[in-house]
Amino acid sequence: MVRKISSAVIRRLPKYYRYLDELHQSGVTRISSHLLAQRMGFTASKIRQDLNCFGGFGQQGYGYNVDNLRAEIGEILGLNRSCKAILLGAGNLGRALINNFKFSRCGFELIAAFDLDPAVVGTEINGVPILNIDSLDSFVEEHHPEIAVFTLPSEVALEMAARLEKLGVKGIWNFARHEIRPASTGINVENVHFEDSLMTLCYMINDKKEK
Amino acid sequence: MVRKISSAVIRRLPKYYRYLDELHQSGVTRISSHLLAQRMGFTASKIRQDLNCFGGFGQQGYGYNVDNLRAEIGEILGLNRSCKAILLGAGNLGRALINNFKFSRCGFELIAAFDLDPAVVGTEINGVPILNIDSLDSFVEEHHPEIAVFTLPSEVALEMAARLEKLGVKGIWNFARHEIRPASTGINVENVHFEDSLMTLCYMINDKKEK
DNA sequence: CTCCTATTGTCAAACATTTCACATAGAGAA
DNA sequence: TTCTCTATGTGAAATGTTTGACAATAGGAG
Repeated sequence: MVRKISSAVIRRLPKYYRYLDELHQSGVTRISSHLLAQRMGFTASKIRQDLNCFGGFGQQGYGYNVDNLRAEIGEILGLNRSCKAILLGAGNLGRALINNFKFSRCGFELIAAFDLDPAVVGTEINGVPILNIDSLDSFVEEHHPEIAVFTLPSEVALEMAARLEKLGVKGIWNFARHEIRPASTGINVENVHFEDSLMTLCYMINDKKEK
Repeated sequence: MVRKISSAVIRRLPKYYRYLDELHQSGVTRISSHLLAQRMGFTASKIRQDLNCFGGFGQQGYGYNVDNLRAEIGEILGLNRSCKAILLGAGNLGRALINNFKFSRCGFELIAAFDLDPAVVGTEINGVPILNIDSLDSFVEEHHPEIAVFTLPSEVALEMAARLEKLGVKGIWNFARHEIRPASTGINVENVHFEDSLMTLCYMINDKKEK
């Protein structure tokens, strides 16, 4: 019987990983739920509850072994599998990701980007070849990337998602303005909404002002 | 008696705004909670419950007036106040935001960016002047921007947040790897975590694969 | 080896969010 | 105007998440 892990817990795993990694970097080898809670701004109880979804990683009277816990969470997230990723839309944001974002830290390897601007097609950015969007289908059929990063214009995002789903792509990391909702359960979508995020901040500062 | 609005509701407001804007663009003037729910992938009940936190915007037997509801939500979010924003760190991501992101849509106006690279300081990107980080304090004291966008190296994010808080900045839109937790209740932070988001997607595709 | 202390794993209570169900108000047709 | 039907607003139930409390277990001191 595999108990379903709640999405609230899943969304916290990367944070745990990040903080544990940081502790690891600074040479800390053990940590109690209480201390970790203090650092992360959670309650100790929540942390213990979360970690227990996956098994008893801790030891009573001792706490958690930082390296071990970090490795376990990395394993749960699947960060060590180095899945292939492609990127669609080598505009400003796309190029920023190609140049700076550490895909490998998140379990991916960026193998190619696609665009239709002749000025960039055929070039390479940070070791990643920029290919013509026309060659997308054949490329995907040959290399079977697991996910696609959408840094393309909103208007084409939906049809592109459908196209990639047919080609067997498993996930979309979507930066386009309009969110993509998976048509079937076959594809996973993670939307990153800059506007939503900034609007929320707008609400927060205006809300405070009124008081 | 002002009832506290739950943060789950607040986080959905930008989505409502986005969908209503879209409906508005396509000339739709009225919408029922049921139809909107279908579009957004929510339940009709949730939508009615959410909107009712702020007052009865709908009419029985008719539904909601698209323009009116959009305006009301915009008002609640504070999108029409055009608060001033500055950006710290004109690297790849910073420049991508300066060039492409529609701050005005989210209720802000980007008035300046700061960096320490002499190659960009003194130039202008998309009409936004890039200033030397040394002039930050005096600039903030003179122009009183409401928020700062953090597209700077993680290492300096925390100290910079403290510095800006002292200067009276009300909010931080943080893209740095390490999240910023507000030291006091005086400043609001909205963290955008690319890595967390992609790791979550990593989990999702690996999770599906096992079945 | 024994005791004391720290800290987990876990159950239950508190709290938050979502869904359901339906009375009721208004729109629109005749 | 009157009737019917649609769709809201809302209280209550169901579900999901977080917190609190504590028994039990292992570490480490003496």
